Amino acid sequence: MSVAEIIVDVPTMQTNRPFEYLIPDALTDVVVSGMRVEVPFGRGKRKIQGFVMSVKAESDFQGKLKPISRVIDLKPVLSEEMLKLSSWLADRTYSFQISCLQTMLPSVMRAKYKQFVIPLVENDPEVQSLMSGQTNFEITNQLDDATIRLINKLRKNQKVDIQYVVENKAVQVKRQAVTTDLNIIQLHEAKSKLRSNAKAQIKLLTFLADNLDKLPIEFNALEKEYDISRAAIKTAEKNNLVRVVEVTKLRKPIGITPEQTTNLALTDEQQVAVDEIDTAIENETPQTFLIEGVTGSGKTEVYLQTIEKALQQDKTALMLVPEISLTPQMVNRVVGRFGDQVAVLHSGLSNGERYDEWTRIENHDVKVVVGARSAVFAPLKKIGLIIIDEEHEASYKQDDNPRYHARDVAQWRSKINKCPVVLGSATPSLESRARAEKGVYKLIRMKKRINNQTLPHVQIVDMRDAENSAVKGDFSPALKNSLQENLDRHDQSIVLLNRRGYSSFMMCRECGFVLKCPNCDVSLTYHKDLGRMKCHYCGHEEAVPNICPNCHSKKIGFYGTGTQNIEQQLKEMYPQARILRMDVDTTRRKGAHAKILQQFGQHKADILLGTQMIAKGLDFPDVTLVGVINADTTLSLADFRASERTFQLLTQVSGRAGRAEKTGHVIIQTYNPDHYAIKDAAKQDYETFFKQEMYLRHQSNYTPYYFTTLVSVANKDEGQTLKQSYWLKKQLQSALSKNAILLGPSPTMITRKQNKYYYQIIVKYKHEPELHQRLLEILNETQADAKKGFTIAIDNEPQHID
DNA sequence: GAGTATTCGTGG
DNA sequence: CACGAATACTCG
Repeated sequence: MSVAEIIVDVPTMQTNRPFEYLIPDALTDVVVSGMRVEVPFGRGKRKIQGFVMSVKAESDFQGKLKPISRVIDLKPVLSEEMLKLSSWLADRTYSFQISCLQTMLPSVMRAKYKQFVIPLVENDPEVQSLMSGQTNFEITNQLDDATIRLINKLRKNQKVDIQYVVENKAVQVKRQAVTTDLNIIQLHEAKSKLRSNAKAQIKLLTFLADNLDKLPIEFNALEKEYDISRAAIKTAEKNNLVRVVEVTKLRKPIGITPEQTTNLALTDEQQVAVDEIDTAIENETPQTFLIEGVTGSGKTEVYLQTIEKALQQDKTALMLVPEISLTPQMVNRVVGRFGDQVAVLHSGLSNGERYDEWTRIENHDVKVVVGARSAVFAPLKKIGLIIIDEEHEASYKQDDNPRYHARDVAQWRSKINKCPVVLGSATPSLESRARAEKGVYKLIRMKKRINNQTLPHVQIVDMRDAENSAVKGDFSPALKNSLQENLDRHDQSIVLLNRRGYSSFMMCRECGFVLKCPNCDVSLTYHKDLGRMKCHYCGHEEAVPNICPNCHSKKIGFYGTGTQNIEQQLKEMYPQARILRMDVDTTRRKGAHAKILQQFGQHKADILLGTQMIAKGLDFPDVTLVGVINADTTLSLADFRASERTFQLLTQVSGRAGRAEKTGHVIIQTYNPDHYAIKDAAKQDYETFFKQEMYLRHQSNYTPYYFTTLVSVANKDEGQTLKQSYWLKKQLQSALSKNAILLGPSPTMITRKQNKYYYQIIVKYKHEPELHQRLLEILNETQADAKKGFTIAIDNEPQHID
């Protein structure tokens, strides 16, 4: 009997290794690597899901092996490439291999576990009272202590047993459909034998004869479109004229297929880019390209034409886009070019739809995948090209375990698939641009906008000026006037509020008391839709107080600038203007995001007001004014990427203005008008910004001059957290050379979240061969404490430090 | 993560 | 000492 090495679905340090299981004779040749199976685990009768990593003839394990209970899949759900990737990913992100395997698959493929009580004896009063007439009793985590005690007691006395069920949530929608085994001659023959009053039967057979190529056809379609009833089908089935079969229908989230488009003419710069990438596709070179192209330089067309090249060579292509710019506009451009060869993976899909798209990719029904971060795990075979658009976006890094960066995964897959990776951005991340400088990536610059569009006129407004600081509210006279002019001209405007954190909070004018969350160290935010105060971190909610809880004065009121507040100000200034607000509150519902953008695109509003999310990749030709209320709120953060993020945001948002014939106007309000991030963004001058920022990163020993690893510690007790952090620092210190820099432990920006205290240590280093091993050891050693509410999180190359 | 073996703590 | 509760240990 052969043996399978299996990673079990138990996310702990001690089980983070393969376990060997016997493959029963009945399953020989059925069990192969990449499959999900059900296995017994532990002393009891517990059953769990596992992934087969490999199959081998013999085991060198001394003890007794248990057999695999059953297979969950008939064919592997993960390829050898993916299995290998999971090992690499687990190692790189310091996470459990099982978590990596799970993140590579649609969430419905995650097993669901259930437990049932089954009675072993009859006529026992206690058993009967528990079961209350039912044949099985599900154990849920809402059961009260008394019931759990009773179950344990009955089990000890062998009066009941517990049954474990591993459920597979991934189900395809099955529909009833009709087909026939008769050929066209037989059908006509059968039809002629029918009595003339059997109208429904005649209709059905006629339809079948005319549409043999469309079979099997769904009941629904027959009923709705051809008015053939279920009863008619059943009668025909009884007479052996047709057969009823079940078809699996894949939910297709792409609603209407847009009109087919063809390649656009390329500018010289675009042509150079396409040629370089094409050569790499053809020669199967795993080279990374960085396209640094100003907004409006036509990067998307370069992507589309290189994808085409990959398809021509019978290869597939993967294109990653930030979630936020995965708009219908964007999707339609790709689907318009490649039709139903495209699968789209985004957060708007239901779990079922996502699974079906995954299935289509797995079945090789599609050749091009467009999606956000997790689409980098799409089960494409023979990848010829991987594109990462807006490569600087922080959302490519997952912010909980496994903390992977899609760019790293893409580059790993590019080596296996022998294909190029294309990173594109108007404002590349410092590390990518620096790698291009060093020749690790191939730099392709696109400096000209297509159609020679002019860059928008950018005006920096110094809010410290007497004129501006005197105003009530958040709008400078310059911005106010420009908005008014735009309204008069019936042009559209965008107003951007930097960072959502600046929402309304409550403060007492008498004693300075700020209403805070009882569980987290943050002030509560007013939510207009709820009419209540709410915490962004734990969801705690409470009523709006009329008097100060501290000094009982009535002078407690709202402070700060939230989108709702700005919207109010806009409404007061321009009562006739139609305003659309886009923030976390108005986009919470699925599809709301796209709907707001669509409305704005159709001129159903004059002003679009929002946070970051409106800055990305949108193309509204009639927007001629962009106003940024507070350009520098991201600058004041302690994060080493603060300048980079501010520069990127301002450059991107300025690119929104005047993309068509009309010249755009951008007004940036700031208290730091001389800051290089703001000045360079106003000039859309990436290169100058890059040089300045590199200089500063060099001075302060940050990325890309140093690698960074962030280790954070959390515990319910602040004293304990500090103690653990210092222990941790000592542990790290002993593994590091003199050249490494250790910062902290210091409290995170929000020290307390959900009643846990957070401290962090930053490691900056160039070459520390022992660090990785030591971090793994630390994770191992602290595993025992994890159950006591003491947790360590390791973030390799963090996107932000807060 | 969960079942089981082991130690701990308390009331008799 | 007996018992249930908290803790440690282990899983193939």
